[in-house]
Amino acid sequence: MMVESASETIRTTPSNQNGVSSLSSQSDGGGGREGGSNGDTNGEISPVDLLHLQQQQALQAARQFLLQQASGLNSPGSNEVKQSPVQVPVSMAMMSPQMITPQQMQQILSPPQLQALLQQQQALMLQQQLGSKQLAFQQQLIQMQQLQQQHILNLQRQGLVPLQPTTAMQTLQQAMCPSDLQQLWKDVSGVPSSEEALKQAEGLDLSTNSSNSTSAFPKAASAHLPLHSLPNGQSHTPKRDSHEEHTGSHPLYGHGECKWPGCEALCEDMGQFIKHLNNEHALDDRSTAQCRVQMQVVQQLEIQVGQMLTRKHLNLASSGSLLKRDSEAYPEGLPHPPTSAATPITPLRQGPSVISSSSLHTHSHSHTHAVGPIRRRNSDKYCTPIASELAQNCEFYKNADVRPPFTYASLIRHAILESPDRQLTLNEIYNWFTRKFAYFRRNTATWKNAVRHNLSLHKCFVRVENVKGAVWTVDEVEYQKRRPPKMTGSPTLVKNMISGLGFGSLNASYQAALAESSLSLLNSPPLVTPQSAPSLNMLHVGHDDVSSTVEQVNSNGSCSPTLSPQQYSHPVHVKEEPTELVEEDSRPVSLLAGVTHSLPLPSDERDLEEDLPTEELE
DNA sequence: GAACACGTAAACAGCG
DNA sequence: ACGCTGTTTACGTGTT
Repeated sequence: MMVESASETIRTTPSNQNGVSSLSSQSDGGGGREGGSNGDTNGEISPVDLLHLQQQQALQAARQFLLQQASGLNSPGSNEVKQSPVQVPVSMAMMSPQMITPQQMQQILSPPQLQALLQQQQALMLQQQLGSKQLAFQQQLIQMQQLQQQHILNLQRQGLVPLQPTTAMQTLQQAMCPSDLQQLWKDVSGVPSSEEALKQAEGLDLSTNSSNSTSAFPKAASAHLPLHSLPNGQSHTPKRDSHEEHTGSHPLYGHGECKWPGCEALCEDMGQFIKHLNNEHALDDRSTAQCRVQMQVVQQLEIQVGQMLTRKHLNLASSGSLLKRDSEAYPEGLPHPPTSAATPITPLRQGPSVISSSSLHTHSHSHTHAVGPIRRRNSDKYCTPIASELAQNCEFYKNADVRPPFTYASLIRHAILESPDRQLTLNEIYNWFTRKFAYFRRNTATWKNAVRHNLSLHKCFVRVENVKGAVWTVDEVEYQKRRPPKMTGSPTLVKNMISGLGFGSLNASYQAALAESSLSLLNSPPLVTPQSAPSLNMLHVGHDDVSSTVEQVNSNGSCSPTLSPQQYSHPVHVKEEPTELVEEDSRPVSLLAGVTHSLPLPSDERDLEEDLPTEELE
């Protein structure tokens, strides 16, 4: 209070070591202790194998396509789902981290991204050890699906794609210009294009530059494939008459050079271009195959989207058996929110782990002053599947010096709820933090202070006098209450993550990791309610946030006895809060998350814990 | 721009 | 005196 002016000076004084270093420790901390070294070292062996895998996958894709084409069953335009026995290896998102150091990675990437990368690498390690590609491939497939979701979501939010989940890729094709499609392929697959893959597969000697796909789709595509839009947005039905080619404008010709992906041949005029086109880019088998591979990829993406949605549906159905969430939360006709492998459904208020744009900012380039690492608000708001997240990435956080994407409050809450008695002393909370997170093994003064601060500040943490001292418990009602009642899916977050932040400049692998992280946005609360915008099916991705918490609680609470609030009986005095009686709504549930619970919870207890009904009745 | 949430820093008090 | 615990205030930043 007396430090209003002093506070500024204090921040700059050397005495404020914690304050300053805590910020700088985001970068320099890695210099001190290499918390994430175990995961990072994995990256050293992965690049070559990844490339091999990628090449093999590309080869496989091309061969598969050619086989299908030879068998005559391929009709590129048909959008009917082909049940290919082999998944097209579109998941090539794992480009090698290459020369990036762990520290750099941490600065570039947010923890979930790093986590994604490390997971990928670990999965590949395991795969190598097992001598089987199956595992990694499946994981990549999942990640692929996640990336698809993210892209679709992104497009939807930009209004590019109507929302028909079962034909997501179909609409994608219709809505996107070829260059967008190719860019999508790049982004999604992590490889420059299927053309590149094909080059690798066939040993073609095309130019390696495929990055400038301004109007990248070959004419053969428009001739053979039902891609109607052109880069400039105009409708372009597959007419391939020479007339068009001589009119002076050609989708593949601009600024005096051929815009065939990877070509860039200089052509002084249209005639020369046409000549070049006929010579170099004739509609031969090769170019056709390229395009069809593209299409095949797109179709497979569609298939995967469908499978993913189906799987999601099943997951929801199974989890709904416990939580009775399925039918209520997802009206018929509405697709269920896709699930990422890393973010299983945690029904109540729990979104997936989302990287926060702010975190990315902070880690990447925001070295603003003493305001610490990041605000984890987003993660807290939308992606607090702490239980599942931690359960799945326990080892990661334990070993990697990466800040968990959760707020202190949610971490504390989780620590408390995870404890046998749902109560912890302050020191036990400390220990939980250090035990679970390598990140919290340093700068102890800072985060411990934050923990204490949070405990005191938030009403959801209830101090209970014990015989042995004081313990902290969680008032679940308050915890739910403290969320603002109305939250949306943070479209700005999506925008920031996808379009901004130098996203395009990132290596494909980082993009993949980023996308994987951001993909969890699909599990974030809907931008609009299904009622108000039923067309935004794909965007309805879960009533996971506070706004829906109450409703879900209402529908769930009475039907899931095992999830009812724990009976709390503790004869102790709580943190004094004069006005609390009024706010507690006179219901004796202020300590509902208290110490004693007699019901042994299932193994996935923590997932359920996250969903403790709060008996809010409005 | 205001309100809010969050993270961080810091002062302070009580206690062992 | 010291450290721990707990409370409180202040401030910067990001989000809504």
